[in-house]
Amino acid sequence: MQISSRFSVAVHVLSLLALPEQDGVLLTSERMAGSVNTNPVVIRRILGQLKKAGLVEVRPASGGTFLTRQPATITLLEVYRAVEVVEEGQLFSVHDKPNPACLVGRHIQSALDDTLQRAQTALEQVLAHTTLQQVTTEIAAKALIS
Amino acid sequence: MQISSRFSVAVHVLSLLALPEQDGVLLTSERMAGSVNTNPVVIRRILGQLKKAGLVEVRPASGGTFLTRQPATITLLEVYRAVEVVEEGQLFSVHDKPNPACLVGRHIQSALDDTLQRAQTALEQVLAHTTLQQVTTEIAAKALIS
DNA sequence: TCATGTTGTAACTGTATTGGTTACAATGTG
DNA sequence: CACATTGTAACCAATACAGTTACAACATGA
Repeated sequence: MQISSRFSVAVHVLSLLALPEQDGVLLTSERMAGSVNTNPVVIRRILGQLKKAGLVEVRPASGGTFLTRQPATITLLEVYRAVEVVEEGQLFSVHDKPNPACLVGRHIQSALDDTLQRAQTALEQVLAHTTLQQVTTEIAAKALIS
Repeated sequence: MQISSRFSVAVHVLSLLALPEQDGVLLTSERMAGSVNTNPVVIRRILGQLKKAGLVEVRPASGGTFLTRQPATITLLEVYRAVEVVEEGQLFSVHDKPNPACLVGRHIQSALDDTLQRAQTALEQVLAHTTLQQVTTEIAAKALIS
C-alpha cells in the first residue's frame, strides 16, 4: 500500500508554477498535464484541492494558475494535507472492534496509538521542514549539472 | 489511503503470544481470531508472514504458536516489514514517466526522492525503537488501572 | 492404526481507492 | 459573441484489502 501519487503530482505542479515561465505563456491544465504526463482532468482535480487550501489562484475560463505565496513559505506538509492523501492522524489503520473480553483486545488500540502517532508525526515533520523552494532549487541544481 | 491493518493485527497477535497464557491452553488461530475479532484465515495468513520472517514458530496440525525470541528483542519495524504492508522504500508513490522534455519533468523524481526517503525513514525509526515488550508492558499497565 | 483438530492455501466475494477518460455546462476575455 | 479553459459529474479498469468457504496435508494421541 502506498501513499497516492497525488502528492508528488501536486509538488510537480507547484514546481512548475514556482519556476519562471518561459516566454510568458500561461500555464493551463493542458500544459501541466503534458509535463506530468497525465490527463488534464487529473491536474484540475488536484488544482482544485490546492486552491481550496489557498496555495494557488486559478483563473477560470481565461486560464492560468498562480501561486498565492512565496515558494519559500510553502511546506510540503501543507501540500500533503491539501491533497488529502492521508486523513489527519490516520496513516495507520488499526483493526477495529477487538474483543473487549480479552486483556490484549481491550487495550491494544490505546497501547499502539501513541507509537503510531509518533511515527506518523516523525514523517510529517520531515515534510514540514521542506519547502517548495528547496525542491525547485534542487531541480535547478540538477538541471545545471546534467 | 492507509497502511493496512495487517500491521496492527500482527502486533496484536504477537502481544497475545508474549503475554503469559492463561491455564496453558494452546493459542490456535481460532482463539487469536477471537481476540482480534476476525476470521481465523486472516490470522493464519499473517502468522505465515511472521513465520517467514522468523518471528514465530507455528506447529502445524497439532496447533500452537510460539515466539522464537524475547519480546524485548523484537521491534515493531521488524513486524512492519514482516507483514509487507509497505514495500521497502516505497511508502510514497511517485508518478512515473514525467515529461523529460520539461525541466521540471526531467528532475522532479530525483529532487523529491531524497526528502521522501528521509520522511519514510523517520517513520521507520520510531518503529525501530519500539519493542514488542514495550507494547505488552503498556497493555499490562492499562489493565491495572482500568 | 486411525479419528480428530489444526495448519496452510487456493479461490472467490464485496468494497474501496486510484488514475484515467469522456462529456459538458459555466465563465472570463478579447 | 466566439473561444479557450475551468470545474465537475459520470464511468471504467486495475488494484488492494479483509472476509469467507473449502479442502488437502499432517501431527498427535486414543
